[in-house]
Amino acid sequence: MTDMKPPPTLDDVARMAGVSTATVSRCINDPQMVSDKTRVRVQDTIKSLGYTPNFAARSMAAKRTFTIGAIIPTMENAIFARGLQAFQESLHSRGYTLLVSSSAYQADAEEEQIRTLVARGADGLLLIGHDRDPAIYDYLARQRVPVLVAWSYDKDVATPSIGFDNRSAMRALADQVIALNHRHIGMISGVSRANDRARMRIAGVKDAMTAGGLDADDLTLIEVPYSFRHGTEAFTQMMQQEPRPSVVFCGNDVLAVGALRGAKQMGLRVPEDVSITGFDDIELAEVAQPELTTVRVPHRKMGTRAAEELIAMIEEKRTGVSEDLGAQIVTRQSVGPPKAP
Amino acid sequence: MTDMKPPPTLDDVARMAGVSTATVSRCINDPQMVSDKTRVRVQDTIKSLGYTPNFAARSMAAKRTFTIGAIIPTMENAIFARGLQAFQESLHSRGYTLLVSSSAYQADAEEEQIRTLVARGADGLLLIGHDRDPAIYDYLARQRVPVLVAWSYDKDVATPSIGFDNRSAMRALADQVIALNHRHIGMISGVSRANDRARMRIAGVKDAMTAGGLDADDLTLIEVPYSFRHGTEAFTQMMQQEPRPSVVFCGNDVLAVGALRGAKQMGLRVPEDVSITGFDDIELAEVAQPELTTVRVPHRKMGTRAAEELIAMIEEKRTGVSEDLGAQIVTRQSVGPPKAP
DNA sequence: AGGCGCAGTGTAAGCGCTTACATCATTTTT
DNA sequence: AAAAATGATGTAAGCGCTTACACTGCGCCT
Repeated sequence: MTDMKPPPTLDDVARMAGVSTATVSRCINDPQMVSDKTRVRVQDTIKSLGYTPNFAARSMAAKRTFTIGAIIPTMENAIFARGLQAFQESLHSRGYTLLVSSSAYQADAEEEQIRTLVARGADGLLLIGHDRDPAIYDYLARQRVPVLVAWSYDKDVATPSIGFDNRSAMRALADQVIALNHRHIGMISGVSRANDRARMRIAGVKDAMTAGGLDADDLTLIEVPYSFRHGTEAFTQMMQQEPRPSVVFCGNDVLAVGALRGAKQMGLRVPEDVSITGFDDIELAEVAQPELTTVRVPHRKMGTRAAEELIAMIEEKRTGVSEDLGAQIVTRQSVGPPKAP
Repeated sequence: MTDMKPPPTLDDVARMAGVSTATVSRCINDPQMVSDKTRVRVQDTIKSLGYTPNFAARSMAAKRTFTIGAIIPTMENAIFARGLQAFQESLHSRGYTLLVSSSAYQADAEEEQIRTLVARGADGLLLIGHDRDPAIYDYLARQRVPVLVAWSYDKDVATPSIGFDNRSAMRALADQVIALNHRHIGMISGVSRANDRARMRIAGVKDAMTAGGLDADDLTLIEVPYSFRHGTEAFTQMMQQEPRPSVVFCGNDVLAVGALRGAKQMGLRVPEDVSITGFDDIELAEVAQPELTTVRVPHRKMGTRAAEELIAMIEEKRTGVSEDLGAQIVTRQSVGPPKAP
């Protein structure tokens, strides 16, 4: 019962197949360099031995890990799931492995995870949004680890980003809603500190207010963590303020569904009594009652393009180029004109 | 601009601090073995050089990675998020890093990820549910990688598991619902192939039917992937069958919320016209309208206990012991007695 | 005073791979 | 037919770390 035989190594395979370790290594990494006969023989012994290359040894010798790290703010909801799935599929098809961790929207946790990922030899990193301590970007540059930012787009920043313009996306939605004649505007935003996406979305609403002849300073704004519960609480609180907003823009769909629940609890009809919007267009937006008017983010495309660009940065050792993938408004049932006073 | 200086190594630190590499290594891994004076000096040089140990080299030499892998079926919804979060927090506090990947409920993808994780030197693995090719368990045993199963509990299986009894949990819920006098029972289950949790939940409903004097073969059963859309579709389809079920048990909360939407679309009131139940008690269950009666799974406790047990298996080189954490019924608004015919 | 134990440190042998370079057997070229 | 190019394989030097073992000098014992 106690066969303490350690896992087979490259050497074992080489010996058993009667070739050198170099040949075995080539069979694995560069098969067309080896003659058919040898290759088949080696592959057979690999299989019969149940050999799996040792990753640490390999990455140490090759100074490459074919691993890419991604740090997302949360796994608690589906916001990043679809994009990440596409990201990982693309990576996989190009021979890379994805390492994911989540920072729970905490800057220090993210920083620690960045260091861990780098120490583990990640060939590149995907980060969400631009906002973070400049020292981190320095560190990454010093370690020569390519970084790409997603879910944001800002052509004026050194770090390349692939995503969309959160500000103008939110602005487009708000333009459309305000055109319905809403005068009292509320917004439930995610915490904007260290979160450029949240900040830009707020700015987008303000832009639209200004453009619509309203005073942006009149925006009733509450910032809360992204969760159903906080959405409900913030909404309830907001509805007790004067003037009571006739539309509440939410920082994302989760907050919006929370707000929807708050409305139901208060006996407010949506959109007759109050309009509510989301952001992201995750599946939830369609399941909610009423269905959410929201901003559709190019989840999968973002993931796919990010993977391509990051790999290019790694393999061609070049600077990444930013790309704006755009976002579009999805009009559903949660928005209507304000109630006549 | 082109300082091609590679990152500093242990050797660099040793040389600069005027000690041997062994001493530097000790300062990092076993500080109390080194005299205060030396330790301080070394730590200063480490800091001034910005040295980070090379993970591959370290794990190669130490034959330990302090890494634990987890493969979950999906990240698309929050089902595994809370438990995994707790798992990772526990690991982190004990100095381990978590590597997560998701298999999209696909056995072959899972198998590939298991091999990847093992090749990466994971010290241990967390897997969801028991069902998988026995060859995988063999492989894992041969590679001497401890494995722990979560989200299931089965004391009769060799692989240790920490979770709850899906069958009796679902049975308890069904007992309670059927006692309300429901005679026509429907169930929307997740795909049960290679998924013991899904199978056990079906069995639980059947157990309750039998106990309640019904014929378990009369269960109207549809199996679909876990998604809102599939829940809605399956529900719609099921409501067109004869006899039309007066209660629909769903394999999880996501399916149940999908079913809820289906009911709304068909103009059916819940629970007056039809009762619907979920499973998992993720936050969504509380946000849904009406709120879902469901089974509360001990998410965080499972994660925490799994981490403790897996680490014990690794560090004490012992077989893990299974543990049933139990689950409880949460009664909310989506269940009522059947409509009088 | 001589011997012992021990704390603190150094020496050096790997860990399992990749890859530059060397070697050898075939082809192809002139 | 000899020379050169080509293809397949082997040799061996690391990659950056950990750790068994060896060594040193000190305080303590008898």
